[in-house]
Amino acid sequence: MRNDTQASTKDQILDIAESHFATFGFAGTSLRGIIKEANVNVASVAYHFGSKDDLFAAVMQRFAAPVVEAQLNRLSSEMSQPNITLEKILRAFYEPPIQLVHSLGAKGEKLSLFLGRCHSEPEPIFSLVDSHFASCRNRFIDAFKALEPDKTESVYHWRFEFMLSLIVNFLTRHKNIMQRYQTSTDWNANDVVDMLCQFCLNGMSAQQIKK
Amino acid sequence: MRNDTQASTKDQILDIAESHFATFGFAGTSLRGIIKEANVNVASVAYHFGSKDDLFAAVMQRFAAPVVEAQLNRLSSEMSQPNITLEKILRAFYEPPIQLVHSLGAKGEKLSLFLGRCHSEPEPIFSLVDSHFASCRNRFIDAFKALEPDKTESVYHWRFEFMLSLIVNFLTRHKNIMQRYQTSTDWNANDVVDMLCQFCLNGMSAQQIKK
DNA sequence: ATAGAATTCAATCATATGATTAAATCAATC
DNA sequence: GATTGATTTAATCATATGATTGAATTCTAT
Repeated sequence: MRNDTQASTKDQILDIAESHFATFGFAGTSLRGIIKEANVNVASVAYHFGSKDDLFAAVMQRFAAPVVEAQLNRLSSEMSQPNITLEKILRAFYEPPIQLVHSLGAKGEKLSLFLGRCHSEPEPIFSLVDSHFASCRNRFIDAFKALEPDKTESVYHWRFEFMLSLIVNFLTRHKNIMQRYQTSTDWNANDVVDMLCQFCLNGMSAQQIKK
Repeated sequence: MRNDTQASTKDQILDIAESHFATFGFAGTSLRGIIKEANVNVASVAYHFGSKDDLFAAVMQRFAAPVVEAQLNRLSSEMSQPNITLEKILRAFYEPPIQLVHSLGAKGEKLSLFLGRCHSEPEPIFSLVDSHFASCRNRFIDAFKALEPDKTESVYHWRFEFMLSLIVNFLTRHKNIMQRYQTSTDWNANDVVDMLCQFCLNGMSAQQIKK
């Protein structure tokens, strides 16, 4: 341990790596860039994590995993209630990541970018990301199916994709977007969740009408 | 000119470059990889385009520009009609890229990936991409405003972002998604436009209710 | 205090990368 | 068929990259 106010080498690397992956993408991030900003030695990365791929996986595991877990817990508790609705499913999906990101302040903005951008990484990173979110996808698709069983399979899948794309877009771009129509980039977590839920809920009701 | 059946060096580079940028992203694409698959010399890239950045810009210009132009033409002709509706604006946005991509077959799938992925490129590519789509964004935001003038500025901006995120998600991921619920990855352009329009139209009506 | 484990360090490897140069080849024109 | 301009080629530069090594240092338990 270096000293009390400084994070451990491992955490320091994770923090900066997350920031760089979020800002530059996986391919655009170099270990050199990370270790320079983190003030650690290149070999520390290999020692603590292994390869660059392993480092990315560690960053994923550190933050994405808890988010998915929170979403699934919320979904489970909602589904065990008798009066389940589409809106409750949507809130179970949107609230955990939005509230976590918002609660972390400046650090959360980096996490936000990372969470958003990891969904559009090229292979082989995409498969890694997908493996982290596959259980989440499957469970939410099952929830859509359980709530309204008489639709074609494709409807459930596209519901999930549309729901996902809205939050990915928000996480990746909200800062840019808000700068276009107001000076501040502050936002309220509840308002954002409401906005996403309302849009998605009504969008899904369109599918109910059509087929 | 090499021979009659083979594309010119310049077009050959553009084709393969588009494919590689689509598959690996900008940072993940190497000029070596492109020129190897295109069977041309490295210096040809510099000769015809300049730098790697310039090559990306040329690929953007070649396909993104016509799509934006088609969207804006559609929007203009719709806006000049007396009975303009939200749905007509949405169709003006969705139909040109979807129909173009679909009409090109296997080549269109590459274009689809490229069009989708370029929207989530890190800087400095993002700024280049944004400059190509800025006019499109502004004009569609203006259309939303003209149709329903009494909303807060943020509503129009988020409408555009949600509209955009749905098609970006479709372009980037439709192949993966469809493989999950059916064996074929064929799709019908009209059905997709309908799906996107219906979801988006109803989603936007939610904003009308709230504010 | 010290032995042993854990961690950090400087140095180096092999390769990949974007870019550039000057010579060679091709195509059109006279 | 020689001239001229456009295009392609092989070779090379300077640098960046992910990874690894073995020695030095720090930490921990005794």
